[in-house]
Amino acid sequence: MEDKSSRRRSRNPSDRPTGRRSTIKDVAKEARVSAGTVSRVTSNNPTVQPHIRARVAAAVAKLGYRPSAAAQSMRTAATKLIGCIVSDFSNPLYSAILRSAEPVLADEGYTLIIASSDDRLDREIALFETFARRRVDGVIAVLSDEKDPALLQTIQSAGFPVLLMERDAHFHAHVIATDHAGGMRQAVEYLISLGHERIALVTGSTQTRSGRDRAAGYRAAFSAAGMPVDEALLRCESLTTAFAFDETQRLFALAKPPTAMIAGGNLMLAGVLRALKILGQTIPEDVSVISSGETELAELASPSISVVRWDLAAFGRQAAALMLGRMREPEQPPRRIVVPCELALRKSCASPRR
Amino acid sequence: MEDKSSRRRSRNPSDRPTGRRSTIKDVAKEARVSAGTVSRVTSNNPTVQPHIRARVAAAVAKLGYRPSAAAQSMRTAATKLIGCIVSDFSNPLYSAILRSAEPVLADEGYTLIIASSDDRLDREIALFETFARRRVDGVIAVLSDEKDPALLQTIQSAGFPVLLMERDAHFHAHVIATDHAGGMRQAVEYLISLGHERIALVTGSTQTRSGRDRAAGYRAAFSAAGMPVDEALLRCESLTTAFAFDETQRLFALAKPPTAMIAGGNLMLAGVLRALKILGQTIPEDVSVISSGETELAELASPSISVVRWDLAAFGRQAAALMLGRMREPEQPPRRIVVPCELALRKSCASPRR
DNA sequence: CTGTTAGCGCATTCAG
DNA sequence: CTGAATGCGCTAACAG
Repeated sequence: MEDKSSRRRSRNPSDRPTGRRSTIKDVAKEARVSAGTVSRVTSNNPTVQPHIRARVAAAVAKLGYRPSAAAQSMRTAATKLIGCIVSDFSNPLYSAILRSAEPVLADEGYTLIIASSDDRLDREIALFETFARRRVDGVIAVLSDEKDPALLQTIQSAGFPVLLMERDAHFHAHVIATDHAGGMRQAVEYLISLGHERIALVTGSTQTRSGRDRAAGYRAAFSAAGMPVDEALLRCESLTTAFAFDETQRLFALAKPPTAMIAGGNLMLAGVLRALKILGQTIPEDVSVISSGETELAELASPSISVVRWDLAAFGRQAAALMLGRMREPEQPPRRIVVPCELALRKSCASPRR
Repeated sequence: MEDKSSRRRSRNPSDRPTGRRSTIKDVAKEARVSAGTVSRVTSNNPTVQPHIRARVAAAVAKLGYRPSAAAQSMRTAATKLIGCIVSDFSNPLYSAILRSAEPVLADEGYTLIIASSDDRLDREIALFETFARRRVDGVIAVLSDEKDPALLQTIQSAGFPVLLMERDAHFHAHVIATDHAGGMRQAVEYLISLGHERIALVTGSTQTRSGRDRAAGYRAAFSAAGMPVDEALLRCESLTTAFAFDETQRLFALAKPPTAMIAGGNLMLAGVLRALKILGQTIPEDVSVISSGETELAELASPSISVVRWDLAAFGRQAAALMLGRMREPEQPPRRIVVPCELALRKSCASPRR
């Protein structure tokens, strides 16, 4: 025989009509107040009598009521969603930055939507479209192309504030970037001070700010030393491990190979080391190596690799702060933040052999 | 004198009343059809005359109309949002898995919300609450505690399908996990075959499936060899680099230190190597080392480190497929997928010294 | 095949 | 301080 009470409705906390979530009306009925009052309670509007508030809270708990974010955004025109676009979010550089941006944004009630573009323009455009449909409140992005018209047009028409990382903005947007020029210059000057003249740099395309800045820093160091740049040693095309691997091998096939190598991107050190291993080049006796971006590999390789590094956590936190500022005051003039670099010396550099 | 045409309304594509996004009604008016027809066009309903469809498409383009995802989910009760919870999104293990799950889900129109829990129960509960309010269609999670009642209660009441990674499910959920038991057993058997008896394992807590499985595999290998396990060499507490670093130092402070070490977690190898460096222990002469999880560090360290590895991309893809299956058929019985491991031998192991 | 109708769940007027 | 009424933008059901 069944328990009699089981026949009564609204007793068991989970007996709201199966499959149906409880709505603000259910709560209102349960608490014997109006929907408006429930809304005031859930949004912490202080103009509600304590005893009413308590009754509502009890009903909320009993029914397991959770306001629908969709319905809320519909009314308030804010989604509390931030879109993030990077080429590959499993790149430790980006995951670290977004990871430290996350809590800053979460504290203000924002949730992150994260997507990878594979550095493809069509994917980026599609992502901006998706984010536009989702009415995100803002987007943090690393663009593959700083001024493709179709992309720019999409961004403009999307209608939300954008924060660009490591890129120059060709439209109204805030920017946060690393001082790759300064970092690279330090690295090259150090190598020059050791006596190197043939210094190779493999890094990303100069179509993009980070590649451009690194190349500029490289040239600045040479020019300050009154030395000519051998263009054959500048390989600015891609930030991938594979590119670094290939180019390192090519560089050492040159009639006059480099005596020092700079990996201008966090993924590239692995490619350089792998190639050097195959080539039988010893660090630092045969070749000095500097990498851009701190990694466990750089720290724990033998010998440990000197790096140009910067504070990724601070980068992420500042990115978040910029985004918040921009969302609060959409009309504020574009801001540019540059995160400084330092050169951390380890065991991978020495004077070149005769 | 101004261009006369600028006075006409609805000419410039971006002249919809400033600040207001165009809605389905605007498009309907522009295309001289009803809102319903616009909806049919945007949702690719084939029952629309080609010429009408074209007119609507033109209006959509002209006004830059993008259907509001919020309004859509309000009607359809589907958000096409997948929530992801991991302890730390910047852990390469998780970012790699989610990264390969992403395109599979995106192909079906899903977008990922990614959040880190810092392995804190309260954060996990808060994230499930957030996801519930956002009405995500499903959640992929790595839980810090497999059976905390408050957490389980929250998950149950949240009302969306959950896919657990690397954990056992104490509720109705699909599970995907790595065969850490098998992998660890292979590793230990290999070390035993080299003559090792004192083999240390540092890994995560046995409160959690992955830690439990690794410990079980370790024991299984010893037991198969008819050898006793020295409990002092089993350190199952945390998956962090710091823990690995500390415990390695402690292990070598033992009266009878281990002759082989296994780092049971992808972050741990760095801690072990760092400690070994400080201790002046040489690999593999003084101590053999095996790590769980492929990393660049393992591959490029000197000597290169043997690892237990598995296919992270496949893991991610299968996770996505499981999630999709579960969302399509919410009532389907729980499924368990186990991803196999292999032992990749490199230069970090040798027979112990006398 | 297309227009009309009726909410989805909520926050915000406006009265009282 | 609280209740009732309204509409955010959209899709599905129903007529025509």
